[in-house]
Formats: sequence, C-alpha cells, structure tokens
Amino acid sequence: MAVNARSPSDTPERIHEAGLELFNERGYTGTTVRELADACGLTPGAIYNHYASKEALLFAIVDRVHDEADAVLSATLRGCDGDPAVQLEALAAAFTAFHIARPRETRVANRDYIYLPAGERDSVVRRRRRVRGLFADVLREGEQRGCFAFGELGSEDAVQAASMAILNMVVFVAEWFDPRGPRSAADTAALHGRLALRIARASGC
Amino acid sequence: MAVNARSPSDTPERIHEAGLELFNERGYTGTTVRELADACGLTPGAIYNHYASKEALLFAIVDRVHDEADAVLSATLRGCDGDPAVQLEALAAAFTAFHIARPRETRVANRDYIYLPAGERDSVVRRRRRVRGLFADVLREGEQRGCFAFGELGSEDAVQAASMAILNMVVFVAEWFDPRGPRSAADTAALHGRLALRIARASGC
DNA sequence: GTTCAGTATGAACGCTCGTTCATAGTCGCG
DNA sequence: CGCGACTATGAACGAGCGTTCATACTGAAC
Repeated sequence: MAVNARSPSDTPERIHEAGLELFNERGYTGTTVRELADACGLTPGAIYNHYASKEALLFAIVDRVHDEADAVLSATLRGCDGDPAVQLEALAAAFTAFHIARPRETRVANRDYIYLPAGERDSVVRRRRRVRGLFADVLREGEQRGCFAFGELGSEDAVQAASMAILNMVVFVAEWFDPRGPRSAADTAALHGRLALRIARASGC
Repeated sequence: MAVNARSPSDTPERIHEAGLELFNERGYTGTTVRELADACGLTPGAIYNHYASKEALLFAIVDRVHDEADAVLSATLRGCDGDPAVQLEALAAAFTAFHIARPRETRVANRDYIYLPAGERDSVVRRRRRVRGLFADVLREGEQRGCFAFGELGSEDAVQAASMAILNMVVFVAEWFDPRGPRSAADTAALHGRLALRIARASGC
C-alpha cells in the first residue's frame, strides 16, 4: 500500500475540484474533510500537505472564481466602445454565460463565502461590491446620456434597484437553467442581454 | 435552580425564532443545537420536548414561510381582475414586499432547504415550482392576449427566462435592500412591479 | 391534597469533526 | 548510489456534534 509521491502533482487541483463539487452539493459546513479526501482518493491528513485548512480551500475556490469573473467583465468592457447600451447588453450576456459555464463555482462563491474568516470574507465582499458598482456605473452613465430611462419609475435611486435586478437575474441563472432544456447557454446569455436593456428601458429596445 | 413548566408555553415559538435567527446568520449546518438552546435560555435536551430533531425545526421554519408566501400570492391574485399586466405588477410588488418583510425566513428557505430529508425537500421543491408556474402562467396569458411581447426577443421559450428574471429580482431583493437606505420597502416593491412590466414589455409601459 | 401531564435539567451516549504527527515510501538531482 | 525534498499514510488528538434519558420540578384539574 501507499502510492506516494505522485507525478508532477496535480493533487492540489484535484482537491480544488473535489471541494468545488462537494461544497456545491452539500455546502461548506455540510462537507467533511474526510469526504473531500475520499473524493480524491486520499486520506484526510494528505489534504493538509496542500491546503493549510478547510477554510483555506474554500478561500482558494472563492478567490479563483472572483478572479475569473473580474477577467470576464474587464475583457467584455474592453471589447465595447463607449455606448452604454452596448456595454450593458454585453456585460449582462457575458456574465450570464460565465455563470452558466461555472455553476458550481459561482454557487459556492455566492452562498458559502460567509464561512470565510472575517478578513478574507471582507475582501470577497469588497470584490462583489465592485462588480455591483460596475453595472450601476453603466446604468448611470446611460441615464445621463439619455439612452436609459429611470426617471419615469418615480422612485428614489432607481438605478441601484435596476442594477440589482439585472445582477440577480444574471447571478442566479444557474439556479434554473437546464443545459438539456430547449434554450442553449449562448441563447440564454443573449436573451439576458436584451432583458437587461428592457429593464434599463434603452431607447428603441 | 430549574425554572420549569413555563406559563402557556411560548417555548416552541421561541425556539422557532431562535432557529430563524441562527440559521439565517450561520446556516443550518453551521448552527448547533446548543447554540439554539442558549439563544432561548434552555438546555439542549429541552429543545427535544418541542421538536423531534434539528431537521424538524428547519422544516417547520421552511414550511411556515412557504405557507405565508402562498397566502400572499393567492390573496394578491384574488385582488386583481383578469388583466395580466395588472396581475404581474401586483404579484411582483407583493412578493417583493413579502421578501423584504421576511428576509431571514426567505433566506433560510432559499438556501438551507437542501438539508431537509429527501421527502420533505421534495415537497418544498414542488411548492417552489408552483410559484414559478404562477408567474410563468401570467406571462404566457399576457403574451397570448397581446399585452406582453416576448417574440421579438428571438429566443426559444423566452417566457420561462423572463419569469425567472422577475422571480430572481424579487426573491433575492433582501440580499441588497437596506431598510435604512433612501428607498422605502413600499417604494421598492412598487418599483419591482414596474420593472416586471418592463421585462414583460407590457404595451404602454 | 393528590395526581398527573408537561417541561426543564444535566449528565451522558456514541460518533464525527478538523487537525496533527511520527513514519515511510518515492523520485529527481548530485 | 545516495541524499533530500516531497508527499502519503494511519493512528491519534481534543473538541464538539445531535440526541437520549433518568430525574425533578411545576401548575392545573379533580
């Protein structure tokens, strides 16, 4: 027995993947280190050669998906000219595609980040707020330029509520989207782009 | 010591309330029976005079908030004539108000129902699907009558995606709504009603 | 005044938790 | 060939888990 010292060591990645799968399915507190180890064909102790703690694994998972989300959003904005309607549609579509492509990662990040120690949790909260701000900025810019219309809603700070409506539509798409359903991921992403424009009441939309 | 046999026994309700508070804050699996007992000024054993298990308490919480949600939605529909636009706006507004009024209940129900034993979890899933169906039915009815427009979105089954967009906007409102913010709960509910009409592209909206 | 159902106690149950550690196997490098 | 870095093992740790139970107190009913 004892198959020690594996090749170039994909072990950290295998543990990461197992954490993703199990945290998604059972929640962070509902998953044990022993289940994690079993899922990678390891014993519990071996996990600690690669992650300092169960919390450290959670942070690695949450941090990585936030990196990827930031990258997707930045790349999308870089690919747009300055038209807020184009930007909003592209952002909503790209972020929807991202959440459909990474349902486990995003669900764990959205649901289980509360179990991180205070410092890391705060850093995550800050990153999430920056994403919110990004959508809100596009909506505000569009309103000032007259492409979007929120005034007629007759509510204080409707931009904030509208940006959260768009974000909730996008972020929780994986709670119902079925890859075996009649609509493809790409179609759903495009559809969310158009629904975002409807929410913003983009002129001529 | 031992202050036994309290008055008419509000104890089950106090345990229910403590479960609500703690499950919301730390998650179901992140909450211990001892914490629950402490929060009600009881010892762990006393909990079991009122709930058969920790799972039974979770089910009581989740079940009650689903009852209340059903009641709100039915009452709202009863208060409307048959106009789908009126119905949609009223449903979105009322359900938003409900989620703002019961942030703990709805968060626990939405997040922790996965920890229920299979049978009870299935019953919850069925109730949630019925709510989805209710919104989708109104959208479909409105489309047939020509008050809503989804065809121009150019996507298969856009009604399903649109109804989920509306539901996610509504169901997750408590993740960002701040009662100390500039917009009141009532305003936000009304605003969500109008945003739902925008998503459905209600004619003249 | 006695009874009895209801309810709390507090100690204990067996189990599982996250984590540690001495040990040993494996492999690339000199 | 032999060393040293890496990594897995498996047993153990103390702590805490959900739950049970014998016991005792209380207050309303008769």
